[in-house]
This record gives sequence, structure tokens and C-alpha cells, in this order.
Amino acid sequence: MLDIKYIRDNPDALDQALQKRGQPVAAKQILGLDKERRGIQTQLQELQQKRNDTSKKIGELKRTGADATALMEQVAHDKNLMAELEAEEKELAVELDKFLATIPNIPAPDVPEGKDEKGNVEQRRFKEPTRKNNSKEHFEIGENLGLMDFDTAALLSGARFTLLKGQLAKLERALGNFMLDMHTKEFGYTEISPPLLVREQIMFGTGQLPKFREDQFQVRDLTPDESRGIFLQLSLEEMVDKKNYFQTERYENGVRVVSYTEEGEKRFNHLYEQKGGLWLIPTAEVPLTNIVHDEIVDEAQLPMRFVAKTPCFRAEAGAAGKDTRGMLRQHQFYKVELVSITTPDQSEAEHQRMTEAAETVLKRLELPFRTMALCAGDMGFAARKTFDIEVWLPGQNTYREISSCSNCGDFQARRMKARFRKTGDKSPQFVHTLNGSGVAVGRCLIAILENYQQDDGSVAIPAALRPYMDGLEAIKP
RNA sequence: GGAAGGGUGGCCGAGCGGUUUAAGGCACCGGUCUUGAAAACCGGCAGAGGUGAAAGCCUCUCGUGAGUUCGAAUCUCACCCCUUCCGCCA
Repeated sequence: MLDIKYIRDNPDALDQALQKRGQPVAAKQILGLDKERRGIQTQLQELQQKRNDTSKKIGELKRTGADATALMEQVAHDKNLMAELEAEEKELAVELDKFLATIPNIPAPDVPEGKDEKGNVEQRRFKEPTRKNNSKEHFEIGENLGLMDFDTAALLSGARFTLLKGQLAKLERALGNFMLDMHTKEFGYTEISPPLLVREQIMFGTGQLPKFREDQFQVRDLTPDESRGIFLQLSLEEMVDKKNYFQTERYENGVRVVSYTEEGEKRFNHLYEQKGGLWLIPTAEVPLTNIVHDEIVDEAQLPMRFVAKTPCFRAEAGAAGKDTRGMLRQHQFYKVELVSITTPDQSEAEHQRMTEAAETVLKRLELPFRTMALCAGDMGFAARKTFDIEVWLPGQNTYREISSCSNCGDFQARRMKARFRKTGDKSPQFVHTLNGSGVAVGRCLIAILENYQQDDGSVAIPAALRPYMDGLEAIKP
């Protein structure tokens, strides 16, 4: 969420930022709403002041036993107007908030121009890509080993799931443990085992909602029909005759049948959303960042550094037909996630530090990678600046994203109301939040299979992982 | 699933229709005292927003929303959240 005051002072900067991201401008619309709302607010506040003063006088008169009828009538007179203004003000405020909630973060000045991944700029690379003619893709290697089973996964859960067996399942576990150990021991991150189901408000805080609803999975304790039934029982009596939210109410063979008006549907959808269940986290960024949700922390506590290995759940709604083979793009995968909460002064350096922590994972595993500065058009909603780390996949003969490290500035903090107080300072200010994969475990497994594949179909185990694999040097068919 | 209790400032906690501009305490900040510190004493200290050049003035917020009232932290209703006990269960 952006600061409305910032937009007031820098409307052009907002529009330029949106254009840089390849999105339509919005400043004029926002400022229009804002101006209208403030006008009404000022009017309303003047009336409120008048009412408060008069009410106080009434109280004094009554205490002394005097007659206050004249004053009481005077206050009653303004009531209707106040109610009107109040309703108007609220409607505008809600509209403005809803709109603001869908505006992405403003890219940092040094973020490259560009509308898609072609605009990204390479920062550095580690090892050169290996090119062999007979490199296999990870699913061939895994299936040939007999340890990667897509058919059974599909039987259990449908497309975009994988079942790992034996040494491959263990390799996945080893990778996660290796990463967690490194980040906690060498980079000072505190290991967290967070909830995987979170409230709507928490998803809003990090920016997954309301804009990216279709990409998420939700768990409900009510079916839509049950929910609808409750809605009808709750509201039918007062709504049918009063406001006519429902078009008709008639009886067929003694059964009451109700059909909905548009307004009724809207009302229902609103309630359904409100009564909705918990959301499955698409990344541990969500629970980790929200650790400071609605908190005012001491400056001395910053920076906070958290790491967690969790399953991540993604609907992949917009990715139909993309990466359908293998386990590159799944509805469920493990990821080790890094989150830092910092002061505004610290966030830039922390961003470098975090990216380095993620890169170190790949260096230890001796996997070739390159680090890219994302261009404005390719950055995520909440990010101010992002570095992607792309690992080399010889089977695909290309680099693929394995980590994404973003500095979100105060964008998420504002949504979460996460603040800190500088020692000596009166008013609190928003923290900065950063998140990065350190790294995606599933994709890292893929990278190891493809980079460590041998001609005989076996897969060597990187030296750094052997302690986690009981000293095993290779997985053989 | 059943029953009960509760949500008040950074934290604890009083208040249950009108001198509440929310008592008191803790924490924090400033001062006096001290070689320094502690203690003691004195003072300050909620957030969001509007308005203004500024000092300041004003509005809203006691979980959220609606209602009653001239006036609501306080009364009514709905919802959200938390805690405890019982039941079931990894």
C-alpha cells in the first residue's frame, strides 16, 4: 500500500512508476477521490465539533438543574445532515482504500526499464554453464532412477504434483536441512516453524490479497451451499421485504424458492468472502513477514531475520500449459524462505546481504547460476527492487529462477501496520520488509539432478550434501 | 461439538451514560541529586486523520460494524478475535 500523502505530493512519480511497470496511470483518479473525501470530512468535522460543544453545555445545564430544551433541539437539527455526510465520507474512503490496495509498489530509481524478463540485467554469475549434447531433463533422470513418480501423484492429486521415493525423497529433506543450517549458523537467521494456514488479513498484509485471489488456495469449513443457507436464514426476513435484495420469493409445492437480484448476489459474495476460511500459504514470506503485523517494535530489535522451510501452495491459475512436464511448476513444493524486518536505513544493505545468503547456497552446492536485477515490468506487486537468482539447468539448456530476493520498502509494512519506534523519537515509523528464497528446494533438487547427472544414469551427491545423506556419494539406478 | 469468561494506550490495569481532555502502575524520554550509576523526587509520554506558513486548533479511535441518546469505553444487537473447562482427536 502506498502512502496517500506521497501520492498527493508526487502524483507524477506515481504515474511514471506505473508506466514503468507497464500499467495504466492512476494518480488523477486517486487524487480526485482523495480531494472529494477530504472536503466532506472537513464539513463533517465542523458539525461534529459543534455537536460536541453543545452537548457539553447541555450536560452543564442539566447538572445545575436548568432547562436545556432549546439547545437539545438545536443539536437534533443537524443530525440528518451529519448522517448523510458520514455515509458519503465512508463510501468514498472505502472506494479509495480498495483502489489503493491494488496499486503496486513504486520501483526504486535504479531498477532497470523494461516490460518483461528480456529487460532484466545480469549482475554477476558463478561458474559457466555446462553444455553437453546428451544432458537429460530432471524428470527423465528421476524416472529412470525409479524414484520420481508422476503417475501415482496424478492418481492421488491430479496434475502438477510429484511423488518422490527413497534416496530422492531423502535428498529433498537433505537439501532443506542443509539450507536451514547454513542460514541459521552462518547468516544469523532465526529458524521458524510457522502455520501454513493463515487468515485473510495476513494474506492482505504481504500483498497476495485482494489482487491475486485466483492464484491462492483456500480452505473452508463451509461449502458454498452451506454458507448460502446460513446467509439466507440470517438475512431473509429483514431483507426480502425491506430492501428487496432478492427478486422473488415464491412457493412451489410448498417449498419456498428464492431467486437473487444482482444486489443479493453481491451481498452474498461479500459475506462469503468475509466468512471465508483460512488460506494456504503460497510462500513462507506470508507468515514470516506478518510476525510483526500490527506491532510497534523497538529499534534495538531490528534487523530481525527469520528463516523457515515450508511447503508452498500455488493454484498456478495463469500458467495453464506452462512447464507441464516434471516438477518445475507444482501446486505444492518446499521452499526455504528468508525474511528480514529492518529500519529504512538498513534495508538496502540487508537486500545485498540476503541475496548473498541465497547465492551462497548454490555456491556450496557448486551449481552454476547468474544473478539478475529485475526490470520494472517483471517485478512483483509488493517489490521495490528484486534480484532473481537463476540456476543453470543443462537438461533444459537454460537458466531458471530458483530464488527471488525483494526489498519491499515500507509497502507491506503499511498494509500490515508494522512499525518501529526510534529511541527518543515520539512517533513510530513503518519498518522495511524483505524476503527471498534461500532457495526453492524443489527446483534445487532439479538443478542437482541435471547438473550432477552421470552418463550411467546415476546422480552424484555434492560434497556439501553428503553429511546430510549419510555419506552417500551417488544415487544409482 | 458443548459450556463459560474476556478484548481499554508500547505493556499491565481501573472505569460500566455527562468535571474522562481514559485513573493508577510498568517501560521509555528529559531534569534535580551524584565522581559515575542506582534509588528517590519533579516533569514528559497513545495512534490515525483534517486544517494551518507555523505555533496551534479540531475530528475519529477503548476488538469491528450498526443502533438507542442532546451526549456512549459505559446501554442494545450482530460479527470478529482470544482464553478457560468438558467432549473428540495427532
